[in-house]
This record gives sequence, structure tokens and C-alpha cells, in this order.
Amino acid sequence: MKIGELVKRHGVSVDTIRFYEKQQLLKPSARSDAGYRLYREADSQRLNFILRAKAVGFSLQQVRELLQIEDNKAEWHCADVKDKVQQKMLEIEQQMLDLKQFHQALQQLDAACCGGPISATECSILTALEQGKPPQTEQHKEHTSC
Amino acid sequence: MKIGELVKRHGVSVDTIRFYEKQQLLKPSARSDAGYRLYREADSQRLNFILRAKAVGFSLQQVRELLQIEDNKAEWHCADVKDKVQQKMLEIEQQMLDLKQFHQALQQLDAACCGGPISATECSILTALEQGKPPQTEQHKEHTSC
DNA sequence: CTTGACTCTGGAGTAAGCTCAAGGGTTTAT
DNA sequence: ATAAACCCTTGAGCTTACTCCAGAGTCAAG
Repeated sequence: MKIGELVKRHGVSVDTIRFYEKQQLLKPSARSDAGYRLYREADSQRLNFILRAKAVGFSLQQVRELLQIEDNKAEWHCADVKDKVQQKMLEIEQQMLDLKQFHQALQQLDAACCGGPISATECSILTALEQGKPPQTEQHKEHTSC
Repeated sequence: MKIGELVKRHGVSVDTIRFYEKQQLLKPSARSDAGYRLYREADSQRLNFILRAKAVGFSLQQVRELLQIEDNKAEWHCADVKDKVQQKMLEIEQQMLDLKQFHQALQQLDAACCGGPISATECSILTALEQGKPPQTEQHKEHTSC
């Protein structure tokens, strides 16, 4: 099948496919006389693998690593694959922690602000941002007016 | 104070400061005869504001918006500021949800795999990635061997 | 035979937030 | 007086995952 058929099946753009090719993720099985990329079922399945891996959060670099295993299953162990998955989970857990910290800090700011129509000159969110240094000083915070 | 003093105080690089200037976030109060950037206390405090806002997750664009308020407090209300904070929280909550979905999907993959020294040819993680399309088909999954 | 849909290549552009390098002045301490 | 440390500008590069464009060849239908 030509590239158009492939992209229709998977709902991606032709540019994406050509990009994946440049990234060494997916190569057409053959080229037509005119130089058109030709894909087989196996290629379509490989693309599916890529998209599914992306859908669970893997970066293209990580997908590339998974494909190396996939391409040579016999030389790898289950543990290798599971490791990749677990590492990714750790990565994601860290990102969630980072977001959580942001969220908590924002909640504190939010809680201290009345949110009303009074002038921002007295907004405790702004005064909080003006004061104290981020990771260093941890002064006992006084709830400013607003 | 010159740029070197400023960056020492805040633990950022001179490149960062010059970048912030290009981004219209922080402008030196003056220039020396030699063309050196000169900063005052107020500038240092402004930088502090920027860094603190970043530290709770705001992007530079969002910091720019906060600075517009900060620069003209009298023309804004508490509600405007609180809105920014709440919107950021929503943004972060969405990101956390996305990560959670990734994590859950990965957990399912992880749970189905023995993780042992057996060949990856039978790894249920790989077979799961090979099969089924991400957001479409939701077939009742059979736990493959591994 | 012509039109429109499809495909090709190469290269540029996007967002975000810096970071670095080249080439050259300025200040400060010794 | 000279070397080290500091500062300047311009412009390019990095990362990720594409997206878009120009210019040109190819294929299928009517």
C-alpha cells in the first residue's frame, strides 16, 4: 500500500510518516518504480506499535529502544521490556510529583486571596510572589490582607 | 548593580537575564557609559517575582501577563490575579490527568509481564503493543502468557 | 489529453527556555 | 601596564515532534 492508504488507516499525516522514517522508526518495505513508498501489513503493524507506545507516554527515542527489542525479541528478556515500562512509570511519577508541588503552591496562593473586585494593589498573591526566594528562605508566611 | 551581581544574587545565568530582557520581562533601569546594564533593587525584586512565578509553574508568557498586572496593580482586581492562579491550577490538573492515564496504561502492561529472564518473544507487553489500536477498539484483553 | 489527487525531495518553521560561541570592549587588581 | 575577570552584541544551536512549503513528477478517471 502507498503512504496515503497507510495514514488513512492510522489517522496520522504523511508528514508524520516521513518524519518517523527520518527518525529510523519505520521504513517502507519497498519503493515503486516512481519512487513511491510501499508498505506491507508488517509495516502497518509496526506503525501501530509505535503509536501505541506513544499513547502510553513513551517518547520517540524510547519507542526506538522498544523497537530494537521488538526487532530482535530472541535476544532480549522479559525483564528488559518490563524495565523500560517501569522506568517510564518512575519518570511519570516524578513528573506528577513536580506538578503536585506546583499545584500545592498555587493552592496556597489561591487560598490567601479573596478574589473579589478589590484592587490588586492589596492582592496577597502578588505580594507573595514579590517576597521571599523560591527554594531558599522558608519564612513563616503571614497572610497578607486581601 | 551590574548583571554579574544580579545573577549571583538569584542564581541564574547572565544569558538567562539577557534572554528575559529580550522577552520583555526585565529591563535594566539604566546603562553605564560603557553600555553595561545597571540594575536597581526594584529590578532585582522584579526578577524575584519572575523566578517565583516560574517556581509555581507559570510559563514565561504567563509570567508576562502577571507582570502586566503587577506593573499596573491599580487597574486590576484581585479576581484577575486569582483567575490566573486558578486557570493555572486547571492546566496542571489536566496535565496530571494525562500523566495518570499514561501511568495506568503502563501499570496494566507491567502487571501482565513476568519480568523474568525468559525470552522477550513471549513478552505480553510487546504483544499488547503490537495489537489493538489505541483510542479505537477496546477489546476484552486476554492476558497473554509471558 | 487534461485535470485533480497523490507522491516525491529538501529545507524551513514552530514552541519554550534557554545556552553557547565569536569577536571585541571595559574594569579592576596587582 | 597588563592580565584576569567582566561586559557587550549578534546570531546560531538545542530539544521534541512534528508541520508546512515549493517545485516537480506520477497516476487514475473522464
